[in-house]
Amino acid sequence: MRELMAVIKALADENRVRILLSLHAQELCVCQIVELLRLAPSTVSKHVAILKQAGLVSTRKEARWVFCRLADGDAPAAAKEMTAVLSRLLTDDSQRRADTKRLKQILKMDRDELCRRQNGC
Amino acid sequence: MRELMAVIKALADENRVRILLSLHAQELCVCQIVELLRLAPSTVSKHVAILKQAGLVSTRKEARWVFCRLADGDAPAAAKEMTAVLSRLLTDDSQRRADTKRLKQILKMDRDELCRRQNGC
DNA sequence: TTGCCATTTCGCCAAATATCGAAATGGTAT
DNA sequence: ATACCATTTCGATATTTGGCGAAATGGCAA
Repeated sequence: MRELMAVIKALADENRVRILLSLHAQELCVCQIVELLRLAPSTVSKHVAILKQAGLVSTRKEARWVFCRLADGDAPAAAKEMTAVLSRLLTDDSQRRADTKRLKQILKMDRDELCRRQNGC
Repeated sequence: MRELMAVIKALADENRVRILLSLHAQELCVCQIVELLRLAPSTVSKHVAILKQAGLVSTRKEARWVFCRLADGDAPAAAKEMTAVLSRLLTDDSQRRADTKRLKQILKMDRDELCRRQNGC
């Protein structure tokens, strides 16, 4: 129960659901998620931490960046199950489609440029 | 998305999840749920309203009582899907078992007596 | 070592939420 | 009609949560 509640609470925020969905196609670094959601880096960092805590997402460091991806095999059953259900229920969601489209643009941008802009302002 | 978020938020509270699970075997009147969760009637009423709003639960009036049951056929897809997943993931949950057991006792009690006690104190 | 810089942590604020008790509601039964 | 009484609504309060900016962190690269 405790475990499942952590998963549900992690998903009880639209921005975190958007993060989860955007990770279906490929992994993303934090600065790319910042760009997608247009939130402060510290805010996104917290959201990712909550998703990680719930076992929905895992991360790896590469150079200066932290990359996020959907949790794999050893994720708790609740996390895997809910990830699958969410993706299924939101297959044709307009917000999801918009995010997917915007993500294509973001992935074309230079990550250095992206980070500089986020830090610079 | 809006619809799904309503469902997830409705489930992002352990007491509401317990209500949902307890309705799998049979319908319950509000005073029986009050007894199960040991919360104030007004609090339970609000929880039920939230579950109803999300399409997870529906209610009917009979005499002085309001009976709650799981939403049926015309419930939104997200609600049906999540109800099924929750039940599956929590099949062997200890809290759920404890609630099921206690519920057996509560169902044996006289509803008039139950309500009198809840109102009387 | 030293500096750089993406990310995280911290401290704060505003908004949302869970809970309660008191008062309102509305259907039953007298 | 009237009174009763389970439930709901309302108002208040305490806790949690989402958000930001500033400062800390920690890994690369010079």
